[in-house]
Amino acid sequence: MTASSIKSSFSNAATSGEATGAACRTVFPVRDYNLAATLASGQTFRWRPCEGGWEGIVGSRWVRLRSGADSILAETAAPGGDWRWLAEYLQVEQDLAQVLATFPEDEPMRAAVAACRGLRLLRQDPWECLASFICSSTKQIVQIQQIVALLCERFGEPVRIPRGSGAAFAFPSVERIAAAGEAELRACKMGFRAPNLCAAARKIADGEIDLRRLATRSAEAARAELMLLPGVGAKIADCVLLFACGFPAAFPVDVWVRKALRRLYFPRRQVTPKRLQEFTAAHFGPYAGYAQQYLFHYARVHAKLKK
DNA sequence: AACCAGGACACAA
DNA sequence: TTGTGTCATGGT
Repeated sequence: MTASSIKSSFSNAATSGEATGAACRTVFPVRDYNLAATLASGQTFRWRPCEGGWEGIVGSRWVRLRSGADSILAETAAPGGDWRWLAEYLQVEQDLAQVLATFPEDEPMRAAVAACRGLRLLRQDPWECLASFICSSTKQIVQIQQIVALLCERFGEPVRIPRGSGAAFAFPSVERIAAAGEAELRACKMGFRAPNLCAAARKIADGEIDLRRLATRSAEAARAELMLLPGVGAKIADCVLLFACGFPAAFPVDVWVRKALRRLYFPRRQVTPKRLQEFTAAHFGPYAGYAQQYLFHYARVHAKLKK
């Protein structure tokens, strides 16, 4: 499907949602899209399950998503006919089969893909992604979700919600976080990560780094620039490149992916970090980041890999 | 009750 | 280059 057909087919689809109170809804035709796995796979932290679907905030909009047969049903609280922002966020135009075809043909990769059909990568807002992952270090996903929720409740602007829903807030702006004190941030249970988030927000607010420009640069340059921010090392920089800046070859290696790589590709062999880095850079191809997400999921759901 | 979590960093060897 | 301690907090 082309970008222009997306625009036209989704821009006229708005109807009223009497039953749910949602003001606006549409349908995205998609194939091989595992919504639950995608929204709960640790790349984003603001979605929570509701009856038969998921509720979350994208930018400054409340959204409810539901899986249909070869489709995703979407509802928002605010009227408006243009759905490109959500099509972009969900990456509904991404042909997953084309991505999977670039993966190496080895047994570990086959097993990881088979374990989670339809797992996708989203295209997130760079600041929300960066800030969330600054808070993520040595935290479990449920804790990251709680930290991000507290940040939004305390510093985010309220967003329009459908009747019957609880209050919802946008992710706080760079300026609002930059203005917050370290103590206020610590109160969101982020511990030693608070000064990093605070200082990173100030650098961005001061214009030292332009997050929106990262996508226009080379992956190497964007990565180096991200790593100038306090609390941002190779792993978190790669997360932002992959989840927000559109660099599908970025390959964040966290404890789970490291376990999976060692266990699946280097059984009973000592592998130095450098060697592992060289392997991932050479082995997984132009969509290595997608491969990484499958390995991450695979490692987390298969107890044999947990060790 | 220990152990660990989508790490980064300074520092030693 | 690779290893180690430290940082806060809470889940399992």
